[in-house]
Amino acid sequence: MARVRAVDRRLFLLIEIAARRLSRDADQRLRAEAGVSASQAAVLFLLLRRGERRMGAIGDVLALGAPAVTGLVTRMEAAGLVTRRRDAKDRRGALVALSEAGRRAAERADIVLRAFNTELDERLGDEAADTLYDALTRLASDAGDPVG
Amino acid sequence: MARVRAVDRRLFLLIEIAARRLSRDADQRLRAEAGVSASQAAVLFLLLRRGERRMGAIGDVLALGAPAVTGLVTRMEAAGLVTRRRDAKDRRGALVALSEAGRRAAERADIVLRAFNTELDERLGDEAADTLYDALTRLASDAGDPVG
DNA sequence: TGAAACTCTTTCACACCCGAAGGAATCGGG
DNA sequence: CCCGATTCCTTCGGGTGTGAAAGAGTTTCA
Repeated sequence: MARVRAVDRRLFLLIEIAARRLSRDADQRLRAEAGVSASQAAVLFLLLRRGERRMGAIGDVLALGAPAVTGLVTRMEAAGLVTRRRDAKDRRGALVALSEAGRRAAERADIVLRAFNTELDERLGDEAADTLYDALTRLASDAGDPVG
Repeated sequence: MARVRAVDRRLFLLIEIAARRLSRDADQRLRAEAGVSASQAAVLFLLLRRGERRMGAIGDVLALGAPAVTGLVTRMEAAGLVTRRRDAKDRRGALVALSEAGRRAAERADIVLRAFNTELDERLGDEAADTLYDALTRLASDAGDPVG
C-alpha cells in the first residue's frame, strides 16, 4: 500500500499501474491457456458477439487508433485467427471476421477471462466491483462526447 | 455507453479501455505543457518526492519490469531529465536522480496532472472517486502479497 | 462531369512494455 | 578464501500503442 501512495493521489497514474498489473497477469494466462494475447482476446470477443466488423468499428469499441487496429488484425490474420476482406459496399473499408480457429480461441479465452474476472470480483467485493465498473464505464466513454 | 457494453462485463478489458483513453489524453497534455510523456512524468514524480532511487525501486513502485525501467531512464537521461550513476555501496545498482531540468519539468507536469485529476474527480463525483481510488489501490497492490 | 472535400485504412518512425537470456557484483556456506 | 547461488541491470527480439502523412475510394457540389 505504501508503494502506491508513493505516486500520490493521482488517479490517472493509479489506473495505469493497476491496468499494467492486471494486463500482465491476464495476458500470461491467456497466452498459456488460449494461445492469444490480451489485446487479441478483446478483438475475438467483439467479433464473437457482434460478428464481422470493420477496422474502424473495432477501434471505436476498444478505444484504439487506426494504426493499432491495422497491426493487431495483421498479426491475427497471420496467426489464422481472423480473415480480412474488402467491403464490397464501400471498398475503402476492410471487413474482419472470425475464422474457425478464431472462434475456438475466443471460447477458450472466454473461460480464462471469466475466471479472472470472478477472482477480481471476489478480491474487491460485490459493492466495490459494481462501483468500479460504473466509474470505469464513465471514464471509458468519450470525455468530450457524453454518450449517456 | 453502448460501445463499452459491447465487450461485456469483463472488468479487466474495461480497465484497459479506460486506462488507454485517460493515458492518451494525459500524455498529450503533458507533452504539450511539460514536454514529457506520461511514463516519464511518473518517474519524475517519484524522484521529486522520494529523491534519488535505484532502477529496481522505480520498477517496484510503478509496476514496471526491469527492461522497461532501463529503456525509460535511458531516454530520460538522453533528454537531460535525469542522471544515472553507479551505486558506490553496491556497484551492481544504478542510482537515478533528477537533474535541474528534470525538477522543473516535474513541477510543470505536476500542475498539468493536478488539473487533470481534478477534472476526473468532478466527472466522477467525490464518492465514486474515493471508491475508485480504494479499489484501484487494492488492484495495484501485489495480488499474491496483500500488503494491507 | 469533374475537382475538391471527406472517410477509411495503411505506412512510417518512434515510444513503451514484456519474457528470456546474459554479464557484473555481491553474498553465503564450505 | 572461494565457488555456487543470488541480485541487479542490460540486451535482445517482438507485441502493442501513438501522431503524422500518404494512398485509395466515396461523396459533394458547382
